[in-house]
Amino acid sequence: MNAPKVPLSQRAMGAIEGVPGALHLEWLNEPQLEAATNLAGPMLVLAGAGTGKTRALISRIAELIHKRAARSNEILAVTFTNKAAREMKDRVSQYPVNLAGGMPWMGTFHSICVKLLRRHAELVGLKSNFTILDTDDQNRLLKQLIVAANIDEKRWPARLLSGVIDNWKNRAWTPETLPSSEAQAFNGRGPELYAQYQERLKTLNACDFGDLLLHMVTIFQKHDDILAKYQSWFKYILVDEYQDTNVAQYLWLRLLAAGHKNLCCVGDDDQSIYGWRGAEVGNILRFEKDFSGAKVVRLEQNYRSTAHILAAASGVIAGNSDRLGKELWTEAEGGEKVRLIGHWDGDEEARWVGEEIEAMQSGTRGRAGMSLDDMAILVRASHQMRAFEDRFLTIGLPYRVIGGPRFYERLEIRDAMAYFRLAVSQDDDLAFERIVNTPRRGLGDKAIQTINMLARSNGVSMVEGARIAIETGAIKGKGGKGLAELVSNLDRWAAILHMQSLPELSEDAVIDGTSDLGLPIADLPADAPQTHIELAEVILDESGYTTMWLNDKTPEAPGRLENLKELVKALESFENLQGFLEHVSLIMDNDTDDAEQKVTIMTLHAAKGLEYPAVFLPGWEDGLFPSQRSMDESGLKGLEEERRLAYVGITRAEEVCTISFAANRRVYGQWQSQLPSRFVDELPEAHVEVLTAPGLYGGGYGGASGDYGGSPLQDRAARADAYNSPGWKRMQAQADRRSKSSHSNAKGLVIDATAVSSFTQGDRVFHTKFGYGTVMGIEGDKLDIEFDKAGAKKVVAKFIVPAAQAGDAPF
DNA sequence: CTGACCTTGTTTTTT
DNA sequence: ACAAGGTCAG
Repeated sequence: MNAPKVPLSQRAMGAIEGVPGALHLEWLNEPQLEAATNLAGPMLVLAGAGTGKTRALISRIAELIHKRAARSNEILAVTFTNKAAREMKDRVSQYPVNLAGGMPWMGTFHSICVKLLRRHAELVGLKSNFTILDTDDQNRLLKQLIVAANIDEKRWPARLLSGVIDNWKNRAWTPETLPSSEAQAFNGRGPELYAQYQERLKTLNACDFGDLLLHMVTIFQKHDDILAKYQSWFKYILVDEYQDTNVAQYLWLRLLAAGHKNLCCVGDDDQSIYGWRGAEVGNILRFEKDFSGAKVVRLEQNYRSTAHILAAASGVIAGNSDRLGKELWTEAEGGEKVRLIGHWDGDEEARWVGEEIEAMQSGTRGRAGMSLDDMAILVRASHQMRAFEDRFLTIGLPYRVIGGPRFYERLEIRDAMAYFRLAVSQDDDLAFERIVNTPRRGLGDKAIQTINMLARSNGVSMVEGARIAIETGAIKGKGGKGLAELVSNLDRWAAILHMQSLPELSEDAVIDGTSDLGLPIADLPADAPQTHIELAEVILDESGYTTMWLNDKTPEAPGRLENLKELVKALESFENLQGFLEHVSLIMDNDTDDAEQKVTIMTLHAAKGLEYPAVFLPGWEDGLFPSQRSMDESGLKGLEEERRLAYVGITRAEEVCTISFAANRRVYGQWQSQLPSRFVDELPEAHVEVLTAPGLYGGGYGGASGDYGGSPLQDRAARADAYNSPGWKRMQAQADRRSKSSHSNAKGLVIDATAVSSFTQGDRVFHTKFGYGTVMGIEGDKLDIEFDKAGAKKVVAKFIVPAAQAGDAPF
């Protein structure tokens, strides 16, 4: 096979990158050109994976500026991720167009809405310095409301309610406009709690993610003058990843574009993978109806992948109904088929991938060596990453995880941020509750309740409530002392912050002994921190927070201190604390562009929009991918979204795409036998090559599994390539039957009567990996078995044979 | 009020 | 398997 020496994408289009010149419109293909140059009126660009939609989009922006259709800052370009926005900004500023009119508005829906909402916050009962809550704050707030409403929080957890409310907000339903069909939500208490929640947010001067859009839609709907202003300001609107818009975003766009209708939406219905988050593929399907006379352009020439990869992806996605229908094609020839390999278990899969990556890196097998940066492992669920991380750590293979536990979601970072938030605004009750007893100040539930009561009955914030508690002696002793110290610290930090932000007022303030916020500054030290960075250090120091971790003996303490240092360092790129806090609430990604070459591990969702020469797609097993939960919750619709996810995964690959699955995997700490994903069956055979992992199954490894209790021979048999094994076709036939019948079965669980009926509780059985055992229980098509050596496992019945057949000695 | 122990749910996916 | 939350003794 002739692996191309230059990645396909570069062969076909890369020249553009290097050559400065005019607008490069001549480098666009016919439909791309159409998308970039038909400037007026509504346009829908249906762009398949790897067809150069970003190029078309950027060229369109350049063309708008070049043709003086609008000043550059009258163009609005909306993306879904910060990464996409950043990339767009970079590429636009590299284009040789006159940006004297200012940068176009480019950002995510959310970041653009924050900008707008800060200007008009009072119209929805907020101050312009409102804070943005993250999901954790949101849940804690909801929990308080649930408990206050006398609802059993165990049965009706805050997470559930937050999901319900998010959904409503995605549909642009306010408590006032909530349709009666929703009355029964959350045990009938949803609507009332939603209203309470929104009220509470107002008093906290805060909003959640959904509010950013919802409030702007509300403002646009209720204030014609404001809407008109923005309608005439934003002369051209472009939207990337349009298939991911939810109803609120759709309304927002429709309102803004209602006047001139210069709305260009780029999307791919086959890559809609955020339905669970409220995205409506319907938005893309109804575009032509809503904007009559819309031009529709299809980008179908793929510049990214080999023909085999493209064909495999097309074969899989063909299983979906309700597609707008595109036929991707490529001029590329040759290339490797999609590679498929079965493994015994997840650990072995990780081991094989590790070795394969090393092999690709050193460039054996007639293929040129590849950089680790050119390889990615794309998983369905983040817990799959662990096996790879473990394995790569042991063999010393450098990797980076994208979208793992996010930096700003870490405990210590959130604590530190809570302190910063309180320095900025003492009204932030959620932040106060978070740190009031961190580090320990002897303030438990009871003290917090007292403070809360005092705050409520006086209609003030909790910090004020704490003040009252100290003055009235409601909280005394150790806790009282700690609380008094905290409050005076908060005051001092606020005063310092205030002096930093308003230096011109500080003289007056010094004269009458208070800042104009009425905060005492008399005891400010002469060497008060001059910058927000110093202030941040002082806060972490004086609060005792740093000390707390210094004294902590747990193994993760040093790492946490590191993270705190990193947090302070991150402040350097911001002018002040406020700006930083806003950044953090919106930019939740932690891209680390380090120089070292590394393999990338990430979820399929995170991979959308990216491409790699070599892509590994592990864990293609029914229940894991497609995810059982997705199918249970959304049935066929869920399955189709999973299939789109598979399509996204395959189309990330430029040259080599390797799909794998394992027969056994640990789920919730228990071994479970797995069946290959139904998507494996959907791969067109002509474009798939089945691998057998030479050198791994052969000599040398037989002993590694000796402790499973199976004979070496049986072990070898189990390790033989599952795809070519005699049982494969039969297994596939069974899997097919399962998947077909499970569509009508809400649980997706089908009882394989023949398999199960042959066992009853107490039977002695044999399994190739776990050896002999006794059946303890039967659940659907799975058996609970207590294995003699391997302990309790859940195993699909078809992998079990009666012990007598395997030659088990009777007891 | 704190810390040790036990129970429980968790593994989709993210602005 | 593991983390987060709850329970209970000091």
